[in-house]
Amino acid sequence: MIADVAFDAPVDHPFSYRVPAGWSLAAGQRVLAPLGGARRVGLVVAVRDGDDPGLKPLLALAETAPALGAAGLDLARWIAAESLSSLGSTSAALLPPVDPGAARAVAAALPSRDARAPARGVSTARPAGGGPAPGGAASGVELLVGAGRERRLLDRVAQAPSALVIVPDVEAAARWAQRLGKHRAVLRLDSGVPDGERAEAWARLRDGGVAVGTRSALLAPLAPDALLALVDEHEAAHKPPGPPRIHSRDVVLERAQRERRRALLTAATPSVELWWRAGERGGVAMTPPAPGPWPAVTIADTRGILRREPLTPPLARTVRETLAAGRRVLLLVSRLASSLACDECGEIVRCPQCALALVYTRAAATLSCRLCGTTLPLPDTCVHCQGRRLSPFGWGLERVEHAVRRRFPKARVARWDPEASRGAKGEAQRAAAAAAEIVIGTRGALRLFGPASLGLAGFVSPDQLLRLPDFRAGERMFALLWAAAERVGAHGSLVIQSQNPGHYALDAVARQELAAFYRAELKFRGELGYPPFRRLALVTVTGGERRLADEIVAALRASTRLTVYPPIAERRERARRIVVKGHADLSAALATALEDFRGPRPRSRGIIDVEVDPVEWPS
DNA sequence: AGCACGCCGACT
DNA sequence: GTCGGCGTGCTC
Repeated sequence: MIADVAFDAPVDHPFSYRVPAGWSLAAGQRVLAPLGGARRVGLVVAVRDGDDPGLKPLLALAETAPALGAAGLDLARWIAAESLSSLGSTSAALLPPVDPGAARAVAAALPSRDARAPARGVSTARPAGGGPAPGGAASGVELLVGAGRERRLLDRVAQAPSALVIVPDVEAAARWAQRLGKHRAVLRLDSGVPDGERAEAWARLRDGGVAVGTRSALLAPLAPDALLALVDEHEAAHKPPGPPRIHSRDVVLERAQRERRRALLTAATPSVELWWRAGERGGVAMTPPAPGPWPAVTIADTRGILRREPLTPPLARTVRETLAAGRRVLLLVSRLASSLACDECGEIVRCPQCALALVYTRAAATLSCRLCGTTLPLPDTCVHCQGRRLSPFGWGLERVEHAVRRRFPKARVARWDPEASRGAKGEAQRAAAAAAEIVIGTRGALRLFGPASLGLAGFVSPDQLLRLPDFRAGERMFALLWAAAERVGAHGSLVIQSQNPGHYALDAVARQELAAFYRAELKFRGELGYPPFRRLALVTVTGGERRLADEIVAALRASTRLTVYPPIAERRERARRIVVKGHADLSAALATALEDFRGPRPRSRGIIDVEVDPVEWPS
C-alpha cells in the first residue's frame, strides 16, 4: 500500500510513502513521515494499492483515528482550491494539534494490531461525520440579526440534539462555552484548553454534543443532525492573515450546503456579502430585526470647524451631563488616515474610477489609488464645493486626551491604547480605564464596557474611517457606530461628530435601521463592481526577476474572466501588488491563469502570493 | 516550511 | 588556509 501525504509546506502536491505491513490507515488520518531528513506530521490524503521499493516507509501514526472523514477532506480540498493554497497548510490550520505523547504511544503500539487501535481507523470505516442528514429535510441557513440574536442562538442550540458553534476568538470561546454550558456539558475545540482535551473533544463531537471552537474547528466531524453556527459574522477575526485563507462564513455556508445541514449565523452588522445572500436569491433566510433598546443619537456637523477643539458643543454638553449623572463616557478616536478631505464640506478626495480614498503622500505631493494605481497631482480645490482647503487633518488619541483633560480637569480620564493593551502594562491600563469616568480609546476600547454600562459613546471624528483607502470603509464605520450604540443601550447617548453628517451609515444608525445602510451600500458596490457583485484578489509578487510581475500581469490579462490593475509598488521594496477583479469563478480563473507560475515545477523564481477575497486591504 | 548544498569575506 | 553569510532548490 502507498499513502499520499500532504504537509504544512508551500508545496501543494502530496508525497508518497510505503505503508508498513499490518497498518490500518485511512485518508484523513495524520501520520509521522520522513521529509527532508526530519520527522514531520502530515495528513494522509489518499491510500492506494501499489508497491514502489524506492519509497520510504511511514514512521508512525500521529492519531489512532482519522481526524477528517471523506467529506471533511473534500471540504479542505475545496478551501485550498478556493484560496489558492496548499491542501497541507490548509488542513494543518483546520485540525487540532497532534499530541506528541499520544503519537509516541501510537507508534509503540505498532505494527502489531493492538486492541488500542480502534476500528474507526480502518479505511473501510464510515466517513467520520459529514454524511448527509437522513432525509435532508433539516437543511437551511438562517441569519440572526438585531436585538436578542444571541438569546435566540442559545435557545436554538439548546433545542438541537448536537451543535458546533464557531466564534471569532479564544476569549469568545470561553464566554460562549460558559453560556452554552448552563444546561449541558460543552466540548471545547479552541486553543483555550489543553491539547489533549481539545483532541478528545474533536473525536467525541461526531457522536453528538455541543462544541465551541474558533475557525480551527470548522471541519470538526459532526453528528448527522448537528447544527452549525457562526457567531458575530462581521468580526474581522473570521478571516485573519494566514491559513486557512478563507472567511469562516464561506466555509460554514459551503459545509451547510454540502451536508444539507442547518446553519445559523449571527451578526450585529452582517458583512455586505452576507446581507446580500440573505436577499431573495442568496439562499440565506433572515427575519427582519425587531428594534431593541437604542440610545438617543445626535449627529454633530463639524464641517468648517474642529481644527483646534475636538469636542463640538453638543458633544461637550453631553459629556458634562453624563458625568453629572454619574455615568461613564467613552470617546472613540480612529486611527489617522493618510488621505485628504475638504475642510469646508468634508468631501474626501477619491479616485474617480474606484471611489476609494486616494492615499496622500506628503513627500511626493501626490495622491494615488490603492486599487488601480492611478497617481494624481494634488488638486487645488474641492470637486464638491470648490473649497480651497484640502488637508490630511485628523485627531489622534493623544491630542484628544490633552483637550479633554483641559476641558474637564476634575474628571478621571484614561486613555486606552490598543498597542499597550497586552501584558503587564495592559493590566495597569485596564485598571486605570476601569476606574475612569472618561475613557478615550479606539474601537478595541468598546470591549471594556458591558451592555448598557455606558452613559455616552462619543465619536470624535469617525470620518477618518471613511478616509481609509478601502472599499469597505463605509461598512467598517457603520459596524463600529452600531456596536457602540448597542453598548450604550436605551438609557444613554450616542454623539457622532462628522464632516459627512448626511452619510447613509450615520442615518441608518440614528434610525436604528440596518436595511437602510445595506440598501445604499449595495447600490455603491454594484455601481463600482465591488463585492458581493464582483470578487477581488490581491496578487503580491516578491523577489524573482524584475520582469516577473510583468509576466504575471500578462498571464492574468490573457484571461477573459479577469480584470487586472497594474502593479503597485509595496512599501516593502521589491514587492509589487496586483489587484484582480473577477466573478464567482475567480479562484478557478486565477488558478488557470497562474498555472505556469505555480504547481510542482514553477517556471520562475520569486514568491507569488495570492489573497482571494481580501478583508484587510493593505494600506 | 525546514534543511542542505553552494560559492565569496574575516578569522585561528 | 578554514568558518560562515544566506541565495537557490529539494523534500516521497
